[in-house]
Amino acid sequence: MMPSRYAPSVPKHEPAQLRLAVDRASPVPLYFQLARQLEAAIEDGELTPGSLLGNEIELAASLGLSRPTVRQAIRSLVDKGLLVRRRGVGTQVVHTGVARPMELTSLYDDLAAAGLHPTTRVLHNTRGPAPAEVTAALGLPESCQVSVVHRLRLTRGEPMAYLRNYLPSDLLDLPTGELESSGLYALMRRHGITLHSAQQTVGARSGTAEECGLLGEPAGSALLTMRRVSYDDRGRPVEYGAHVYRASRYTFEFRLLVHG
Amino acid sequence: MMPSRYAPSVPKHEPAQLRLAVDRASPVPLYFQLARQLEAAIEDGELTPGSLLGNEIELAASLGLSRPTVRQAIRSLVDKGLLVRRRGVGTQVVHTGVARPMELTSLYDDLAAAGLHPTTRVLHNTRGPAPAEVTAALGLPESCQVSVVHRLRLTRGEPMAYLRNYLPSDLLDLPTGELESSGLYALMRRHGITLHSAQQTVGARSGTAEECGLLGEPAGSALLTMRRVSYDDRGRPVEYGAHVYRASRYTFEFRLLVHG
DNA sequence: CAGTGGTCTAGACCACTTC
DNA sequence: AAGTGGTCTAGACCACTGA
Repeated sequence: MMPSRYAPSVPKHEPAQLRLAVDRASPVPLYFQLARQLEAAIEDGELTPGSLLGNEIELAASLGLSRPTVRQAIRSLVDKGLLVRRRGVGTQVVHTGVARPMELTSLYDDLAAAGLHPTTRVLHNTRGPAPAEVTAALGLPESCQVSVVHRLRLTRGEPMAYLRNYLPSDLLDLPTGELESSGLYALMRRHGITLHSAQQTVGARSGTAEECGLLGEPAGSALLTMRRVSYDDRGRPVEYGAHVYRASRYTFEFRLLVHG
Repeated sequence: MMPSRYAPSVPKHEPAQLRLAVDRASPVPLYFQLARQLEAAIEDGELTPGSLLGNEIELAASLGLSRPTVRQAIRSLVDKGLLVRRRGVGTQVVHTGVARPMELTSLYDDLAAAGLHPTTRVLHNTRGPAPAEVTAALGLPESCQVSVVHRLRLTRGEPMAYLRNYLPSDLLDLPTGELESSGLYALMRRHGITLHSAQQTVGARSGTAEECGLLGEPAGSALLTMRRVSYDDRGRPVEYGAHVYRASRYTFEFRLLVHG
């Protein structure tokens, strides 16, 4: 039997109605404009977790874009972990309250972003022969000169981390003043070094008397350790760091995506 | 003046000569076949760090593929950090001896892959009300039933980690026998749960008497801690883990890529 | 079965780098 | 100026999902 009313049927999961539009006059790539708008819609809650995005073909048509361009936008958000695509089903907003993936950032920037007003005390800033641990990590010849920087990072006047960095000495100068007013990575960026990747090792151990003293922890406290080798966009190793953090005040958070 | 010899000029960075070929009869996607061959060439040293890959157009022509397909293969390797692309320059193999990015794997699989013959002792395997810490992490209603598993992970008979896991109790059964013969993630995968992402927090602290006793460490030793919430491909939280590792025997290693 | 994303093609124009 | 990757288009066919 036909129903007596002609109420329009509503799909179970109505694709969200969004005000999406791209500006073809803008120098910003179209796929990037779209990705940014979708990301904003997710963060603002206009696209609720679990909701379907509507299929790529229609989305492309409604925006006046080609399907590959729309796919490029969606792919970038899938890579970020904001969306999930399943063949035969559609594209959904991930249910999770999404946390940002761990990025290759400096501790200084992380703390500043969290509103913790980081400050830095430079304890050492010299050049000298590289320890074997450093030449091995950076792939430098033995008995090579490196810049050595020891810093204490504080938030609200409280010690947070003791940072020891080693850089090839011909790479750039490290004025103590600039090291205290910003982070090491910001300084490197200003000198045209663009970081590309880093290899990190995180562990724990009891602090030495010196470390605990600097950090204001009781002797022998458990500390969080991190060693990092950073590489620039040409793949050259540009920095080795061996850092200790007050475990009572600091943890590493990050998000992992399955390597699909 | 013209040179008197007609020796053919050789580009500075001759694109590496590789035996690449795709099999169009294979069900494996063409871009994936190409990516795998390039990756193998890099690992085998046929493509040396810094060498140029040759431009996409020629590569596509020589393989009988379209340019977008070749780009998709190259992009997947750029995402893995094996290649770097620079406009106006070309595609280069990264100089770094590449380490694998940290993946969402189980400790069991990691240890097995390293040939360390992991074994597991299940200390607890029950269902009960979830602690507040767990309901909050998994987004479950309060006073909800969860499966609780406590395990001791050993390699060569030596304790390595003490693992506490909590799972929504309606998700699957956790037979003690299976937990001892494989990892938790393998067990979940066999039950159709496909992991998609995880949020992790890594820290350090002194171990409790119980923890140090189980791990065979002196009382009060520094331990490495990790909390993890895992999500499946629908974005549902499926597992919470609170683990402690012997810091003297275990570290986390991972690779970070700049979010370009 | 209809609808979805996954893969693939053969072009095009542009921006950037290097010489 | 020449060569590179970056972006974009308008189609096509296939594999998988779910009703």
